[in-house]
Amino acid sequence: MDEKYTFALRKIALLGGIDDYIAVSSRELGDALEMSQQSASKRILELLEQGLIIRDLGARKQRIKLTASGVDELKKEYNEYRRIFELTDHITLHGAIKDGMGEGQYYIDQEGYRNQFEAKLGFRPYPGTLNIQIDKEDVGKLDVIKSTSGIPIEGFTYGGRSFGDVIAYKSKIRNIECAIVVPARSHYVDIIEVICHYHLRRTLSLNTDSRIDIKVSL
Amino acid sequence: MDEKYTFALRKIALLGGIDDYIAVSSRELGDALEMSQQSASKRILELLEQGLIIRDLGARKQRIKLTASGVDELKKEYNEYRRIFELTDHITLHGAIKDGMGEGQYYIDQEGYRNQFEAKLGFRPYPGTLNIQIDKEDVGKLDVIKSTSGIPIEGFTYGGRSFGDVIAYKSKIRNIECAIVVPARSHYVDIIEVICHYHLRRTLSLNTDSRIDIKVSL
DNA sequence: ATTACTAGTAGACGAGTAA
DNA sequence: TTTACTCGTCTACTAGTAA
Repeated sequence: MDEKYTFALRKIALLGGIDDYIAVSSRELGDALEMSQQSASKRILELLEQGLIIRDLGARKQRIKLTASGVDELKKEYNEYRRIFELTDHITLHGAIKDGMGEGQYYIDQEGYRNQFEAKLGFRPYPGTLNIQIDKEDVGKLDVIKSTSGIPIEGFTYGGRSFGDVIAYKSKIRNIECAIVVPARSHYVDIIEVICHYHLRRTLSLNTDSRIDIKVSL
Repeated sequence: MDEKYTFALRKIALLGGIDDYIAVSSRELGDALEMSQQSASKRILELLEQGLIIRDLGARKQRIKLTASGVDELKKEYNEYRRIFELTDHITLHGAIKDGMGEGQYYIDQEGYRNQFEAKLGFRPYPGTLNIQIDKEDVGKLDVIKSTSGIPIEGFTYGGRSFGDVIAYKSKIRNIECAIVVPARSHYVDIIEVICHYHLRRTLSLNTDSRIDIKVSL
């Protein structure tokens, strides 16, 4: 991905083209990019060709908008900046305790996972997970965490059922060692599952909807 | 500032050249920038000429490091990304209550400020301020807040003393209307002063070092 | 007003090479 | 090995202009 394309995408995003179509003439975009109308027009065609933006070429003025892959390119660059400016050796996520539906417990209880947790994390997890709903403004941090390596936990098959690869990230809640566990191939979620040697809910006297901070090591 | 320079600065920062000198040959930088050794060498000379990096040209390998103005250029771009991805209509700052030294109260008590607070914020502040020490990982958000307009409060002279311009930003702590107040020409600080119609410490039963979140409107 | 073609040009790049 | 010069090429830009 050439830098000039992300530069253009960023300026379009700043003009509001990330949530919605915006009406921007090639001249206006040229002003934003400090280049001529002709070059801006060419840039738009290039972005279109690469599927980074989509366009609605109306009668008077074109309307453009970033595509999902255009937004992804920007996020990549954004995460580089986070790595530069935010990351020391951990990221703090803010959120609230939520009730799980027991599926976390079902997975964690599998010996195929438990043995690896013990070997790679240094503690045998209490059966069941603590579910934290991450604040909307912090969900982006999950991308940054996922862009780091983490501790890979291999999937396995047991009783005709297959359990996929997951990734664990060592974490701390009020100085208690724990880890967050996410599926290796996961979609967007705002609830994370925390495993710990202790029963965190009891140990820390947490209730549903209690506010909580978790420090994820990188 | 041409995009190609911030691109190079960013890659140097990712290699660690933001805190310390790093040993990077022009070939290595060329790899990072996806360009030839020759072009990378030229890019380094250009960055040096613009005062964006400094170099220690050793016998075997050069060592380079971003200058303060190089870091500023990166921060500008970082703040653009924050505006794109983080900002809805508010920023949440996380921090802890600290004891002030009474100087906040002295300023806020000035009628020259109080009248403007009442007119522009819609409440008459309780005498004295609540001091919040912002978490280290959130101090960068203050730059973003300062890059927005805020509510200007004009300075004045009273009793032979001059009181400078300050900027107020409407905020909320647990749904109570308040505002943070910063000097218009301020240096780096990690403690913010909060004014409110109520005595926040009493109303919310806060103690020194209590953890607190404040939502600043943009 | 728009968007976007063609043509001409400045400058960015890499190969070769010196120190 | 380094860094960084010169020089030829090629590409990314703008001006002019059409639709």
